[in-house]
Amino acid sequence: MGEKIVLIDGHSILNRAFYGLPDLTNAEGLHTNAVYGFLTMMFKILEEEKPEYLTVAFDVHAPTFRHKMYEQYKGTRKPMAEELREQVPVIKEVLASMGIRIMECAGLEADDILGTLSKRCERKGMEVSIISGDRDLLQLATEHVKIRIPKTKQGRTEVEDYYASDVLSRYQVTPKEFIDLKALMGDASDNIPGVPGIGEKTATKIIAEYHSIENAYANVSEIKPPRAREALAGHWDLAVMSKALAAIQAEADFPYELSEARLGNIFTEEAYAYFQRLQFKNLLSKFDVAAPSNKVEDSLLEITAFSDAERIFGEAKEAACLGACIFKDTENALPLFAKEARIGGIGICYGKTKTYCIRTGEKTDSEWLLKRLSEAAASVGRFVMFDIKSAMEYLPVLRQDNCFDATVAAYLLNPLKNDYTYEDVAREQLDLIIEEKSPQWIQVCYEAYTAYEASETMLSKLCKMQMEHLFTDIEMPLVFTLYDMEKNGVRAEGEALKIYSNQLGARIEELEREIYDAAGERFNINSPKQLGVVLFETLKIPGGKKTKTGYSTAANVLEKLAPDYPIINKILEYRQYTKLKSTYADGLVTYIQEDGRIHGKFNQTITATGRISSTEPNLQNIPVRMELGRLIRKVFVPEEGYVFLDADYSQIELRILAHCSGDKNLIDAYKEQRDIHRITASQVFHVPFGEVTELQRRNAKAVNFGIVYGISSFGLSEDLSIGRKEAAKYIEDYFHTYPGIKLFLDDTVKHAKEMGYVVTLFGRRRPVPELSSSNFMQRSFGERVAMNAPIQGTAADIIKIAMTGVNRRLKEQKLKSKLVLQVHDELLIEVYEPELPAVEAILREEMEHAADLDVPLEIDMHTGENWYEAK
DNA sequence: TATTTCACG
DNA sequence: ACGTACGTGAAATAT
Repeated sequence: MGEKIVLIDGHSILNRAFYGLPDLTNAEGLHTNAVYGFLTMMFKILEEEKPEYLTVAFDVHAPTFRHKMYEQYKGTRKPMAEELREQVPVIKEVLASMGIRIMECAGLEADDILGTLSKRCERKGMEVSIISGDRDLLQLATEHVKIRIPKTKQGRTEVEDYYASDVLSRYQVTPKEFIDLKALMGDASDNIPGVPGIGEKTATKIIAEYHSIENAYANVSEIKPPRAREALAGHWDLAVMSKALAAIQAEADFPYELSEARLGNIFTEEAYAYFQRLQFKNLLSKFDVAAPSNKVEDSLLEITAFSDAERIFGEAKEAACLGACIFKDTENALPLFAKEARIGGIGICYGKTKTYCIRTGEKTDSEWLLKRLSEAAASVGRFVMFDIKSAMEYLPVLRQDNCFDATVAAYLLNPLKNDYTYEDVAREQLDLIIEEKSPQWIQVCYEAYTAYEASETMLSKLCKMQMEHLFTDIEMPLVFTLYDMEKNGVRAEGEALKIYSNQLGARIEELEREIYDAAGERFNINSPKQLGVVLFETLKIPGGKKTKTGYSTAANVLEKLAPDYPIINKILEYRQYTKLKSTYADGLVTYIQEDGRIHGKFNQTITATGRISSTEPNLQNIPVRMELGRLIRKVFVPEEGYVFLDADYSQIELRILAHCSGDKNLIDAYKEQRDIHRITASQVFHVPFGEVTELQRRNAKAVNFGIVYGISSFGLSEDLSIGRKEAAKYIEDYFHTYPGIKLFLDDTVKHAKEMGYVVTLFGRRRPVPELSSSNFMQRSFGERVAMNAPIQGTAADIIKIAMTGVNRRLKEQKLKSKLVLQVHDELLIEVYEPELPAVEAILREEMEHAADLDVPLEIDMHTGENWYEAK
């Protein structure tokens, strides 16, 4: 095999990196995320390919011929974001410092440079790899030219490789025909208009058959879908222009000496200095040059001597702030009979140069370590950990007033992330990049160090963003409320669940047989794919398609066909039964522990709006709407001598909307009557309260829901199965009745567009980056989010206040009753019977007075021998 | 691992 | 012309 060259599409990869990575800046305030991502990607490719040559191509930012053509067609291109623009010269300088050949040429696009170079190299018998995010380059693929397209899938990047044969199998056209394909279907990201009305599918069909647009045009009269025929005939000029736009120039004339692209040692001293300035700490390790000592790393110590450990705890106790972490023992498996919590050791930090990892040992056993850590935690001014709720198992003495949960703080600063690891917090708050592969004790130290060091940073940010109260008085106390709830758990009767499961199983078998009979064949009913084929192909039920992978068999789609086809009803019933059996009956039993209770997790740092989420199992989606499913709730029971007390807020979100908007009409409505949907119907449709029909009430209710979700006529029309115009009329009438709401929602969206985020009554923030998207769908989504998040989030704030208040009073008064579940607007308490009147009073007071709004907060409260009865 | 479906507020 | 209601999690199948 010949020598190998890697060609990189500079702007394309820089662009991908910019949008794929969080916003990084160095100490000078220079944005660095795109440069960082580019280099990471480049290093990865170089390690994989080990090429002899490398060249990076850039566009020169003078308008080129191809773009001029297009600008004439459709105005201007979108300008580059400033944060990205400033990184372009930086990456060029960094590459230059590594001795990497950069190719740019006035009047030529990077595409043309790449095309020309790949042809020239291929002619010399070389293997070529082209790295780009742009599929346009697929036309360059051959047997020896590989197009590599990096894709960011859930955090890590994968590279899709295309030789000519891969293009053919993926797109059904050759690389050369790919140009014609683009000419027909267009490419929004590359500003190629294409032929209106022809999409990917039609274009593929046409090119696969005729191989070029010219040949297709010559035979235009026989092109199959008449729509496409007319489109091509009518917009031939557009197709020709699009082809010119899409075609990459492969025979451009510019000087290029291959020898200049030969890779030498790229890890030069000059590059090292650049990397330092840009603060790419974990990329520095790639340099052979001895790294100057890293300040933080020098302050980390692994402790083995008991005397050292004693001294450290002695010092720690006196500290103003203490960061800590506990790590599990991964080497010695925990014996089943172990009484003590077996841990591997702890990390502890109480000053910039005081970070230690203390392992469990003969004298420093788990019990001793945890005791000393607990003492230190109690006497210190601020005690910081990541995920305190999980640490409570080892440090049950922690008290909320001096605790700082770094995970929760990071969540409030940006609730959109998937997780809040100490590595991320170190990077984002401290500009400290932690090496992934360092020894465990170093990682432990870093976690403690980050907890210590980032708490101050995050607290000051929370103050600046006006979330100090939310953090200190709502979220931090909630950590302990949730811990109590998890520890309490909820009792569930395993035997009853098994009986229920068996009953469902029997009916499922019956239904299976009936469905196979009706279908005339056996198949997997749980497979939407197989089911779709059976329903719409074998049985030829008309109902059309949906989704990109095949037919939609969702319940709301099938229901519309139900009366005509008995099999549909059986399938829907089958679905219901199997769902109940697998997720609930069989699913829940596995979570019942030795004490007969389910100790699910309540997660505080998951949702974008501030709600709590429930997992392992999810106790917030136990069936209630259908009677059959609702029966499951009978297995949730209090222990002997106790009863359930359940309370839920009545329409808390609409009440919040009334308060926040200040709409007089809606506020008055809430002060008067109980049935808000009927009042709404009466006012919107101008009929007396008593004469509102059921249909009117149902429509008004749907509109009320829609308002809270961020209303759109499309969504409402889908929900009510009515026309879009009709839905729009409802909305218009609604806003006419409640003009304050319209003002409020418009204002909220406007504020969100200006500031980039929305806030709840209690200051919780949700960024809405979608609002600045150029994509209509994404932007509309952003607008709905902007309307919904303050309402849903405020409701979340309020019930968090209520549940912590309830829990606090139950504990203060040393009552035996305990909080066991939260379901967004509902709290369930297991009440010691003699305490019932007292607990009822507590629950009502805490829920109704959790917030002081312009409308009353009302609750519905019930007792019962199980959850079914109490709801 | 991603997609579809469906349970809840 | 575009193509969705807001927020979650679990199970099953398909890839």
